[in-house]
Amino acid sequence: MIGTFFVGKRLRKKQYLLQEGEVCRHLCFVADGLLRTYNVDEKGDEHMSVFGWEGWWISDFNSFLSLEPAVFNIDAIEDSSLLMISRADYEKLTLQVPIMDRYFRILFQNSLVTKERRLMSSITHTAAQKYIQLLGSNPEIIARIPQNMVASYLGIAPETLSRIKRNLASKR
Amino acid sequence: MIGTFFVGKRLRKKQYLLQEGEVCRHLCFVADGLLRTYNVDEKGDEHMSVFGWEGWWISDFNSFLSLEPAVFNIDAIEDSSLLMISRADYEKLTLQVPIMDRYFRILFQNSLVTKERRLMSSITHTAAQKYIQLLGSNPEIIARIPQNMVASYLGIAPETLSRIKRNLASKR
DNA sequence: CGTCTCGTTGAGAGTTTTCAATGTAAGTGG
DNA sequence: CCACTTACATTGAAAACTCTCAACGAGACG
Repeated sequence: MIGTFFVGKRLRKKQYLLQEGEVCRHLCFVADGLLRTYNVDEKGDEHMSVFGWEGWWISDFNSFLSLEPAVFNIDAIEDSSLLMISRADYEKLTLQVPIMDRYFRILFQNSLVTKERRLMSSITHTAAQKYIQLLGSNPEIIARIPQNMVASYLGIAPETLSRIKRNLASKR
Repeated sequence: MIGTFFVGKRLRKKQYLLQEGEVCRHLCFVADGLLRTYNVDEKGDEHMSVFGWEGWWISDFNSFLSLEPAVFNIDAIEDSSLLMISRADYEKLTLQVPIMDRYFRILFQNSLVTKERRLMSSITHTAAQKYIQLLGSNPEIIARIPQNMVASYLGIAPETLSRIKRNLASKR
């Protein structure tokens, strides 16, 4: 059964699932809770890559697939529970159950479209436009995630995001 | 045979493969040449999304998959020849030949990692850092593609890219 | 109550864009 | 082949945007 490939894991808020430099051994399905994938630059600033909550998959895909050291950290923003599959079992699963190839093909297909959209927003828009677009396309992120992390996700300073919100509010 | 699902097409330089607003009917394998995927904002400025040359796949994936109107334009930077598969045949192919699901799963997996990297570069780095990173990770783009398009690909003004290059050259 | 984290605000510094002008190379038609 | 046009790259100066730094405020938690 498919279920036998997965093992459960619980994470407390702030607990690491993965730290930069380790090899990411698992692809994780978020059954409950909220996690973030991010990296840290030379100055110590964090840059959010992905948020994952109920129903999402989370991992450092490059590390998981290539077995190179991870460039990302993953930790829990809220208490979370996961279903994890190892790289070897991921191979087995997709080989033994061809429909899983299809499942992941479609999953990655859709992730690619989403990522593409975020990338285009990032290179095309001003800080305020990016925030407004996020508000439209992904309000759950703004509702659920601390503002300094949202700012980092948009690639802007937290102070800039604060000012953008003030300006939008005053325009009503 | 797999080959029966594909039809060939030739494109002259500057010729459109797809225009914004149309539904993208095909997923295209670039057999030869060079194409670009980009959109155009209200001011008329173009923003490069993807460059595709020999061995790459090109399409407006969202439109191709959802049958919604394309937000991207695709045209040829150099004379090109393509192998195209329709949406219906893409479905048939992946259903009849499970290894194609696997092929595309792995293709999208890798694209996702690449896109992720570009996105993180975009939100974490300055204009100069982005250029230097591109120089390291994708020199072919810089060698083969006009500079105003490279600038757009990096999300910076062409003038800024010109100045960055001057500064880098003077530091030798 | 004190501490810690996170968000807000202001002012100045730094980066990038915009606009306009100039330079340069390539392509076209006579 | 040359003159002309067009597209693209470079440069300068000013404007716009965003960041940085520092201070302050509010809420959570022990």
